[in-house]
Amino acid sequence: MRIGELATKTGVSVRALRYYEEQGLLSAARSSGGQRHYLDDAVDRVYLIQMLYAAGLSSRTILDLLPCVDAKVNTPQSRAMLRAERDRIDRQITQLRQARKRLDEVIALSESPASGCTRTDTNAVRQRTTVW
Amino acid sequence: MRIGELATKTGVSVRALRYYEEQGLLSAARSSGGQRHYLDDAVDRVYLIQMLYAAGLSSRTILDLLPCVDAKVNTPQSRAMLRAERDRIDRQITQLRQARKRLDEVIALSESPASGCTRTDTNAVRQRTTVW
DNA sequence: CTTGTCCCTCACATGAACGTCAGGTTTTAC
DNA sequence: GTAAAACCTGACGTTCATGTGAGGGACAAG
Repeated sequence: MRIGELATKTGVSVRALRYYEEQGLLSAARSSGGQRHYLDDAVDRVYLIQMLYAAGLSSRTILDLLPCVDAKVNTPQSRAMLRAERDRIDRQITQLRQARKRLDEVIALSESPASGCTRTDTNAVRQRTTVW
Repeated sequence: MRIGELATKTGVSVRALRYYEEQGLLSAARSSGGQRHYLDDAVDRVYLIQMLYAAGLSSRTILDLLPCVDAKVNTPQSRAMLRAERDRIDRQITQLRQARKRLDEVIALSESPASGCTRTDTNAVRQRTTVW
């Protein structure tokens, strides 16, 4: 599989895939002409990388974690790192939950009949069209 | 309260506070000499801003949300935006949970006795000191 | 053998939320 | 009234994961 196909399959840009390789996160064989060729499992690897990026990990951290995921490294240090990242994600979830709660409160207030939403609606929409 | 005190109280840098003002998120009165003066409730406002930043919202989005939080704007559009952001946070939490689950699996594997962790430990630590 | 499509390597650009330094003013404390 | 501390406005620097050409090979189809 060449880079364009991998990009299509994963929904990740070609540029991003090259960047992953540059960061040491994704390896590829090269054809005689220098073009990258990937195995089928590269798709899953890309998904994993994306998942970890989405979890707020940096390239560097992912680079450190991947050997553990591949079960190639298993030391007290690596296990501590895994737990540290997991705890970071935990804290991030807690923060997100707080923010969601805050938004829910605002939503509840804005949707309660007492906030006079209907009257506010029609007026505000007419008067502030450009804002929204 | 001047900017330095607000920075100390909130743990946010002076530069960040000026940035918030530049983005329209935080307002301040000015002394005759041009220095910013904040009311006590600015502390809570800064905490709120930080919370929303932590939830992954951009300055622009926060700028749009704040009037709703302050209950100054309440239109169908604004309520839709609130719900949209809430749902975005929801999806982000889901993603984070997936990533955490994945890490937990790796952790479980690396800590299971079957992975031969003790032998791997001592060897790996001695052989790969520079890596870690 | 050519054409079109895909791919290559630089290498500079981008956006967000600040950090940091310069050069100058204001406020506070003695 | 003077010096230190805090503050002001630019304005350029930083980090990260890409976007975006430029200029030039690689490869399948006809």
